[in-house]
Amino acid sequence: MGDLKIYNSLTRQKETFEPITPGYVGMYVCGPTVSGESHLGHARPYVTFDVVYRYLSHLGYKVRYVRNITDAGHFEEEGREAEDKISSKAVLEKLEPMELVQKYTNLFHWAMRQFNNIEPSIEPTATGHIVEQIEMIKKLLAEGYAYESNGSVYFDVKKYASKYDYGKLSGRKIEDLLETTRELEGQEEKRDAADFALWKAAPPQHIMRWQSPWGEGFPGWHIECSAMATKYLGKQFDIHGGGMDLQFPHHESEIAQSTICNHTAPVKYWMHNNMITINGRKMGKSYNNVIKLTELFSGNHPLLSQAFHPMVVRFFILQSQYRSTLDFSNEALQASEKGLKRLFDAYENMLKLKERVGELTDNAGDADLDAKVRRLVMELEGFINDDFNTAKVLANIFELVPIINGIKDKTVPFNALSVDTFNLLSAQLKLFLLDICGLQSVTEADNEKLKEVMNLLIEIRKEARSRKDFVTSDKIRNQLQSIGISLKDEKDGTMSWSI
RNA sequence: GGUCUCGUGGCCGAGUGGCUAGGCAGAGCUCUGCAAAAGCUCCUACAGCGGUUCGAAUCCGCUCGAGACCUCCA
Repeated sequence: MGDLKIYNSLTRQKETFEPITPGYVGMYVCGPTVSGESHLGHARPYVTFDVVYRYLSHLGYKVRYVRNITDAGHFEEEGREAEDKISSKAVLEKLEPMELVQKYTNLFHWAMRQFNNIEPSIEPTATGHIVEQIEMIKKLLAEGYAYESNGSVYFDVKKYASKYDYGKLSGRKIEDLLETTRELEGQEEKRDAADFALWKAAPPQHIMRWQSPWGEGFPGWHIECSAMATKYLGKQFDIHGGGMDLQFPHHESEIAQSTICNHTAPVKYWMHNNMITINGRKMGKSYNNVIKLTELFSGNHPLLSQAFHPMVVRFFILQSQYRSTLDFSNEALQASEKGLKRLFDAYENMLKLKERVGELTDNAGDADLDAKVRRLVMELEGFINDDFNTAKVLANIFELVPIINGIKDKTVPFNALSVDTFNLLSAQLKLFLLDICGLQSVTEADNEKLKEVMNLLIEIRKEARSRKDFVTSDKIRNQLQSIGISLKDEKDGTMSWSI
């Protein structure tokens, strides 16, 4: 068994994964901001790190997977006007931020289930950790790396940079950062433009606010992740994941805060997934080109030619390497839809063959084919170990498809494979397809009554065909097709169907 | 403007020095009452120009093009 190699954004190279505490892995992934609906772009990190979680668990590590819910900040919802926040209205008329947060958290969880993502071990909320964040800010003040200004607290980047490498993660030079001037609100409160907020004093109309030693306010943009990661994973933990767009300033700032508070760099392996693009451009709020997950699953969006099943989207994501951009298009999703179906048809064929495994012996009837199957299967582990290259894993499995289908169609004799090889094949396909990649068949043909009705129709059709009554047999098949059920005549005279 | 990344066949997308990635689409064939599916075969690309090398999609340089980050952003 080879070693797992992970591309570490911090060192810009692939490194052999060695957990800080043998047998255990701490992993933190930046979760959603629940002020709105998740879109296709958000799906990528959650699917990517779900596979990371699944694989590390498979390797036998006890993984604590922490993914936060950002539910603190400046919250508004479209359609509910800003005036709602003003206190002259009755309580039930006003925008209640927690109501919003609850709504979008529920929707997020629903989407994660659609993707077959395993839920994290801990899913901490920012609002539930205000105390921890305040404590951390106090510590930063005590260490002399933060300062208060008009009820807000800022991190002193210049001071930090004089001793530590601010910009190491994102490849930035501190001089450039200090030169870059930005026209932002509250800039004059900062000693330096590069400083970032740890605590912000809340203006009167701000709806989310907490009492702090510096007055009423709310936490800054980066502190929640540092506080919660430290609390649940310790001062040093193994993996921190998130989108590439978070590398700077979010993750860079996390490193700075944690380093000062905990007197050690927080993360051993930084992992960043690349963006999903649309027409070559990043999908994002500011570009106005997002496709929400609810729209994607329903097909209800002007850019969509049809609805796409969540499993198709998962498969689409896993067909690329997570560090490459992935370009959305209807054609690309349709290709994934067909590919996924072909893959799972073959997988189900393999399961049927498994029932006949008793026919096999220790001898392979076709040594070359047997060797090819073994090679394709044995290579899978190396691919997943190479920085989670699910694209290569799936490509190899696709090469196994014609072999499995050939056996099923009897153009290849079953006993071409030895019993060992077949068992290896079936075990590894289940492991990689279902357990590690987390894929499932799209067909939901598990309704018992429907099955019985279909069996009845198949019986009638078989009778009609035996009488050469093709009018009746075609009618059954064509009408089923029109309601979305495909009936196929197999080579051995049986019929199969799929939705 | 600064920093960085990328440019692969009709589309998506692996791949970092030598061997057909893979998927989808397309063409032909086989099977079949027909259809669908499946199997077999074909389509063999690496932005351009130089350079390094026995050999480059892969390394170096330049040119062109696209994008990301520098601001909330997966």
